[in-house]
Amino acid sequence: MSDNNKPRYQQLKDLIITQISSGELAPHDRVPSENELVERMSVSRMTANRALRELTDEGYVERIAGRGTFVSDFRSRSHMLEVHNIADEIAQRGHRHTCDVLRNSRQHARGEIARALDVEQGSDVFHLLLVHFENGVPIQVEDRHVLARFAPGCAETDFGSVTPSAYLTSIAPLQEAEQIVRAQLPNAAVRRHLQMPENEPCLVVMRRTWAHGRPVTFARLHHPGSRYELTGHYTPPGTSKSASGDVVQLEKLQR
Amino acid sequence: MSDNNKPRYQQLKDLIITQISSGELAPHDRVPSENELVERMSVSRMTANRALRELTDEGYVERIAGRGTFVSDFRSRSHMLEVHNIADEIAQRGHRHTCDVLRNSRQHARGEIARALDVEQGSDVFHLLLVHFENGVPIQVEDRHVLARFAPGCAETDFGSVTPSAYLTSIAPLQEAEQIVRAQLPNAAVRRHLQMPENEPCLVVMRRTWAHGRPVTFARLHHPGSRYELTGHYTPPGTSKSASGDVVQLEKLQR
DNA sequence: TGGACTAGCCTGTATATACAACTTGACGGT
DNA sequence: ACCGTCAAGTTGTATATACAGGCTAGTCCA
Repeated sequence: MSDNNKPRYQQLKDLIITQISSGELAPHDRVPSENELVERMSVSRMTANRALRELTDEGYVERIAGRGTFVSDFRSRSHMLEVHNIADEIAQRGHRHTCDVLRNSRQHARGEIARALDVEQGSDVFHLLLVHFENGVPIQVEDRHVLARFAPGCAETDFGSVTPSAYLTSIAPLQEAEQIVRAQLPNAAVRRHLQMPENEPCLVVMRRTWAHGRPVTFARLHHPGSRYELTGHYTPPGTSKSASGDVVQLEKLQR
Repeated sequence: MSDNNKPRYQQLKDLIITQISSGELAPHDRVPSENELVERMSVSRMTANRALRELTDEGYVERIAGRGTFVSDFRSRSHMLEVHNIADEIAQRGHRHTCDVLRNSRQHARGEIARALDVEQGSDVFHLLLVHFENGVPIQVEDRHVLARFAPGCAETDFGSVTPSAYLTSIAPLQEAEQIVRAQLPNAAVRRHLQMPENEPCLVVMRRTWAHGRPVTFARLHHPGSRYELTGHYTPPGTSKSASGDVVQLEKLQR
């Protein structure tokens, strides 16, 4: 992993990323300053500077001249790949978010779920089934499975007030995401939950999210096609000193 | 734009980006080497190195030790935001791509089209209507409008052999993209073109693409929900020396 | 007590220098 | 004619040094 023939700035980056991923360095924690790295790691200040600067570009840390370098908050990093916490999104539109918890139980992973999470059949997972409302109108059915060993206290969490996204980003740094978007007619149960008329299609998002180097959660999100759309925006990096900020942003908007 | 109080490495970057965007530097052209920048721009080599290195990270140029620095090919840059040229995608799956050109005409932009392209009502645009096939099966209806003044030779282009994506990336560096994804039932014409059964939904992608700092093309892409899905993948930057490469990637896969 | 100032740390940038590894082309010997 | 070697140019990395500017805490003075 941390080979000795890799460049020294890369070794520094790997070291710090490892400490962040393992939780040794938590969000808002102070990262060693350039001069501290110079002394403790026996590198020049420019090398330490490059390592920390690239970690800044990549979103791992934030730097404030005169104060120091601090670990980024997961929540501000992962909204890029978490497709915004739906509660935050709704709040951002000035609307009211509510949520019905239809199910929160411990189960054994079977078939598609076990394959998606890359575990053996029968492994312990939590199964969540939620319906999200915007101003009382159903807008998303969230059918989510989470690896049990990475989700302590999942059964005790009240997902009526804390969305699974917020819960997950609070317990682990989300590293990678993969999603598939489909247009599908819903089955009867989903259609009932979303109060959809017959023959209206759903926008279905299936998303796997990685943490600690392995998939930890798999979600199927159903949205009524007439009330929801997915928007994506891409701006190239480096324009106007990365003032535009976000690399990629996926958000759902009400039509 | 290129303020004098900006850092010198940023001034270098802006200068080169401007030359690339204006076409003064075309893909595969050689960019001044670090030592040439040192002489001509009166900076130190480390400053020139930082400018070129960051341009590399941002995808504008590619560097080869021993040879030099070269402008990236738009096509390899824009596939991130162009959602892969559909012909390339199909070819990548080892399948055969064909295309029917239903329409290629010059028109006056009206209503939604004029608003999307940010031009006055009645401005000149090209209107393309194509159906893409994979192994003879219809897989996408492409309904595209392009600003006429940015698309010389559009009317003479044979879009049966060159997809609009390939054509557009060849005439301008695509800088920005915005897309909206919906699940919708198709109208009769689209359903006929895609040979879809009744009540099957479409996955609809509406995409605006920017070049030269303004929207230049607006496309509505209809796909049969039972045959197509959109997959997105996100990997954090900087892991394993950016070996994974792509920042964000959206591609369509056949189910 | 309160406010101004300063010393010390921090990041941000810029320069000069050095060495390693790679590519290309030219030169020269067999 | 062919092959090996070498020189020049290029990127990639690492170091030492320097100055500017932001932030904080403590000190000193009124």
